[in-house]
Amino acid sequence: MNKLNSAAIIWLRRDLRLSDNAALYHALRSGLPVQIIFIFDTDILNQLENKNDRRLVFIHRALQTVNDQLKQHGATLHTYYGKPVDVWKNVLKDYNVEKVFANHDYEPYAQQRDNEIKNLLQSHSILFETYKDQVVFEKDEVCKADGLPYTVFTPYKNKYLSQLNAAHLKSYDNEKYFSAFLKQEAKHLIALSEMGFIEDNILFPKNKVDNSILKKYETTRDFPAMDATSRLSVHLRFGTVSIRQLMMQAMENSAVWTNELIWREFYMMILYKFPHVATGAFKPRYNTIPWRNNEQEFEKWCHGNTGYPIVDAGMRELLATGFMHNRVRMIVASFLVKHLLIDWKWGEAWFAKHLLDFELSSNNGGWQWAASSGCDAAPYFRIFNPYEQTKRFDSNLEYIKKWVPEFQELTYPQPIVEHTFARNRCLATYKLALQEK
DNA sequence: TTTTGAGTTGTTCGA
DNA sequence: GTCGAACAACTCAAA
Repeated sequence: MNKLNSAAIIWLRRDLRLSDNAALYHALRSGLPVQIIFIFDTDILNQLENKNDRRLVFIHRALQTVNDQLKQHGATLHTYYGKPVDVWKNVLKDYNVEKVFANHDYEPYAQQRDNEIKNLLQSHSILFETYKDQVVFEKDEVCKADGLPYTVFTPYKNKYLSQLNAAHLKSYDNEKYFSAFLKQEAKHLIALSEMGFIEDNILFPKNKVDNSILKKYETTRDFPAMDATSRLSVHLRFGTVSIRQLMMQAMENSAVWTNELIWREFYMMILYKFPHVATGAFKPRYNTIPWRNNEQEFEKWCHGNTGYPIVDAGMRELLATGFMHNRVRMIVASFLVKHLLIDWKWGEAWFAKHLLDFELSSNNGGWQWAASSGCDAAPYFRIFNPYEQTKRFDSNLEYIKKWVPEFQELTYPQPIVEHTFARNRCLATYKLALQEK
């Protein structure tokens, strides 16, 4: 071990890349030899029910890529397995740590974890420095004139764009400083099997989107059978792409896609400023809706057996691939909440478990939007008609045929509930519940 | 303080 | 087939 040399440690979490990485840039310029570490966090892994976890496979592949790049510079990635606070005690034994660098991580669990590590490092007189990297503007950087947070998207977006300039999107030119990596023999990257998981042969989307897709994005993005969306959500989730570079590309090619990137930061800000959204409605009045919460119906929704082909197609796509087209996410969410009157939190949890690109803030924001309980949400009487949506966005049934090939056969189930009946039941239920206060 | 304009993604009904 | 209104008022943001 290089016990004698003091080192700067950079701890990767949701920023699994070497290029244009803020914390890495500052570490490399610190004058200390830089060692990159990653922790397979058992607090998270132990909660995973499925031994074939797509997100873990994605992370593992991203780390392999990082490690391969490091090897070209005579360096190596050091992976650990355990509870972060225990792991860090080992890191301090393995290296003569002088400073620790990481990028800001905003979710409630991450905040708590980082505070714990910060205290541990502080007790050893080690500085823990963190940087903005995951977003263009953080939770406190886009506010109303009175300093309070926005709760409506459009004025937030206007303010966001009005204060955005080239400096915010400048890349960190890390490559110039790669000679600062601590030279070390290649270390063994912990295999998935060593942690009790399986490496499945999954094909992930690439971490780039063509300008040609963005140019047509506004007119084609809503058609789930088309290859017309960026497919970058999983890369944004794990930081295998730089938000600064994406925002630059977005602004040059599509105002609508730019908005999507801003929605991401809007919902991150909302989760941070209004943490109660994680456990209940943004608008507390909506906590009084008497959900039917029929478990058999929920089960049918989960596995794509509702008898509504567009809903079933989406749910099956999710189970088969860990992804669902955005338009279809809205349709299945509206259906669960409004047609079946099942608590949006059940749907949120199902998505959280299965979406490769799962992001607490966006997932929660999307579900609350569908349930009409969120900030700036759809009005409650706005109820998607699955047949109408199919006519508009999958008129030749291409998407449906792909995921529900048997939909025109006798084996395909009857609709779980009749549309007009469900619509009226929803309107009446919401109306009554919201009147009561 | 009051006023004004506006608010991601829809559906249905009746003229 | 097309179009506007109703759905139901409400809250936010800014002048």
